[in-house]
Amino acid sequence: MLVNVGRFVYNVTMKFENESPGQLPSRERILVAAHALFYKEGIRATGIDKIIEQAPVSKLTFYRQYASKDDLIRAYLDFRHEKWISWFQTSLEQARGAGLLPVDALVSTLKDWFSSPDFRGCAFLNAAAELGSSDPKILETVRQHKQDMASVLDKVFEGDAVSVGRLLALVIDGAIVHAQMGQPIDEVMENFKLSVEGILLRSSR
Amino acid sequence: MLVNVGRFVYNVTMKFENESPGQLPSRERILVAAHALFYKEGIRATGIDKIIEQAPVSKLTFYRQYASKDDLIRAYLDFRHEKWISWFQTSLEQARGAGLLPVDALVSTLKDWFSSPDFRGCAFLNAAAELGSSDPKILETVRQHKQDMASVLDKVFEGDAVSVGRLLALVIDGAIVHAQMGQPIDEVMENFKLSVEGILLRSSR
DNA sequence: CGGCATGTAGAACAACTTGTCTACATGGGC
DNA sequence: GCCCATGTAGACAAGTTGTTCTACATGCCG
Repeated sequence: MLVNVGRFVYNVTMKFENESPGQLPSRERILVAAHALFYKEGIRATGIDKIIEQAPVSKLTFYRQYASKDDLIRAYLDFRHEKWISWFQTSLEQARGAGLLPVDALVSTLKDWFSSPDFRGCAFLNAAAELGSSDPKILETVRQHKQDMASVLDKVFEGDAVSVGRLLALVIDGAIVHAQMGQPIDEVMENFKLSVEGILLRSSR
Repeated sequence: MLVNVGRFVYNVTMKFENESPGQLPSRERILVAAHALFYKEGIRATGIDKIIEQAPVSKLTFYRQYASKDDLIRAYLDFRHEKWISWFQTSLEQARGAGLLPVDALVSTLKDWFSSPDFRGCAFLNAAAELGSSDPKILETVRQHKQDMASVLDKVFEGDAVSVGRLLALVIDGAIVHAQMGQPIDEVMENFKLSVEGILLRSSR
């Protein structure tokens, strides 16, 4: 399943693809390269030189498009947010459309993500761990991301208790970090499903 | 409440204290300084120079005690593990001894931690986010830490279903990252408690 | 044609990193 | 009295970082 966000195309496992990579304008080629490297290697671990090499783009072009690395980091997080939320919502809707219960749609969506070969956790939680101490504005960005995730969940689970989204977000983030640390995905998904069922049980009393 | 780990003393909020800081041998002064800086500012963001300045210790002394920064990072994680698990267990036992239910003992313990002024999430999850991509051995360390946390939980909740520890670990880690991103602690604790109650409800069927 | 936006390649820079090394001081054990 | 572990202060090498800059090429628009 391919999903469009702006002029980009990506698939259900959050892996990047676009029809004609070489033809993207330089600003967006930089963004795509930065996304791949920031997410895979970490933001601090990724130098400008690696980004311009992979874009590929010259150093001058880079600094004509982004005022600084910080500027690019902000663009990266904005981009990732738009992309991830859109994928998450689409994947949930599609699973629901196929007849799955909300719980199972969520389990299926997350399992797909966790199983993708380049999964390395939540880009926002990672950014908070890497940069949250030096730049508190990052934390606000992360909260906004999770707030939007909770809103998507509220729609999918709207038959249940009000605002179960925030509760689910808590367990989802737990599952994300457990998958990231290399816990067997089947175990994570089993624990996750049991937790969600418990939450729904408890919330509907 | 003060807790002893080796020759160190720390209080319930995980803040460092020891009776005579200036008299610790240099190796342990370095470790204490590294712990404070690595946890607060991040591992990559902390240079050797800052550590030796805060220890305080000369650069030669530092490299006579630790072969490299990587060596110190390993010592930091070992130290943190011992310290944190011991604090966690002691705090839970004490809350249980005061008559609290397992759930409430857990809520109380975590709330204390999250409320401490220098709380910045789980040192191990942060290390995984910062270094997990370049050094997969870190992930093994993180898993071991969470495994030991789950074992402590299994003892406290042993009246309940078998191995509820792994389930609780999932929700705890969700609560940790939510507190770290600056979500209001009362909200986090409320969501956390509801989730745990749901899990116990679901597990005991 | 001329001008200008847009691109490349890469030198240069200042600041910082980890790690090594020299030179010197102190204090306890034999 | 001498040795040696242990300490300090700090210069230094070698590399990386983010950022600026020069010099040059290309192609589109009026």
